[in-house]
Amino acid sequence: MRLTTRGRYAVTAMLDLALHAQDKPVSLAEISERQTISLSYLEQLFSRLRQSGLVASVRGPGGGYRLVESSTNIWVADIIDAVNESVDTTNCQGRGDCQGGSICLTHHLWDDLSQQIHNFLSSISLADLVAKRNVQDIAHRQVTQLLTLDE
Amino acid sequence: MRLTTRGRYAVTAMLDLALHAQDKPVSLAEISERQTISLSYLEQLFSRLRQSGLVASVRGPGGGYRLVESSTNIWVADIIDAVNESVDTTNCQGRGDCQGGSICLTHHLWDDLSQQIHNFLSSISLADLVAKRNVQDIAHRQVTQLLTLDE
DNA sequence: ATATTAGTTGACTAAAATACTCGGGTATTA
DNA sequence: TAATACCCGAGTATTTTAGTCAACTAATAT
Repeated sequence: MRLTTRGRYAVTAMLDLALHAQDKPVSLAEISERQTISLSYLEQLFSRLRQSGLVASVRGPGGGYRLVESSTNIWVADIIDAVNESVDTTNCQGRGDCQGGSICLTHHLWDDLSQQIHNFLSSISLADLVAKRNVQDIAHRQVTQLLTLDE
Repeated sequence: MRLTTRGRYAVTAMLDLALHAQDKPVSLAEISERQTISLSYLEQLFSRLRQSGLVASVRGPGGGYRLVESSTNIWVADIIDAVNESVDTTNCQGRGDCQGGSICLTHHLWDDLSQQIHNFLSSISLADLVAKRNVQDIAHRQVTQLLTLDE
């Protein structure tokens, strides 16, 4: 398993999108500024998110990205899958050929663990995260910080 | 979080030790053969396991390693900790300074996930794994395979 | 005593993955 | 037609992993 910056950034950016989704699309430049993630890196991530059908893009001035579905239907696990991070903890990608074609001594343990992690991340939607008080607080802080810097 | 070959090998090797622990210590050469893990790499792993107090060594001919405690008191999470793999999925090692000194938008999510994983791995002892039917089957296969090769 | 076994340690290295950057595109709108 | 913003592929520095190697020490059997 790897759960690294890539997956974390992807979820963070998608949550930012869900939080600031009004009538018009949200540009990567905005997300980059609010979440302090480099624009180039975001472009890379959103390329994958778009190919997975989680977001749609609008080009040209005033353009940006929007969620394809309601945030109640987007699960954290989907986002992590989309950016090619695996939640699988086996050494054999679940194939069961971890020890010279056969199964290794601890295969089932890692298989069970992978299942646990997947279940957990599949039980949380973007809407769930948006509804959390601490998330709202942090989002508020991020916006006011930027306003202060503008002055 | 990273759960890689290092942690998996460590748990596998410890399970092998628990399975073959009779009156005399188990040498790394035996574990290396049964689990197809390089001897040098095992030495590195057991150095950490010993420093963490999970195993004790017996030097000289007939020597090897033995578990310090009963396998009912050794948890998978302990083993992974011992070889310096972290089950923490936050970007900030739980410190909460993930976005320029403050907390990032998804910190609590990763914190919750880390807790889930830790709880799971802390609920499984080596003895639990030894008792599993599939583990016994695999261990049996590994031994008979080696006997066949000897002929 | 001495040879052998087996753990102990630290340095070193190849390969892979990550976390990016950069540069030039294309579509859309004002 | 200029500006905005997405699109995409190539490249790269850094880090981590996975593993090797060599020299050493302790214990035991002969």
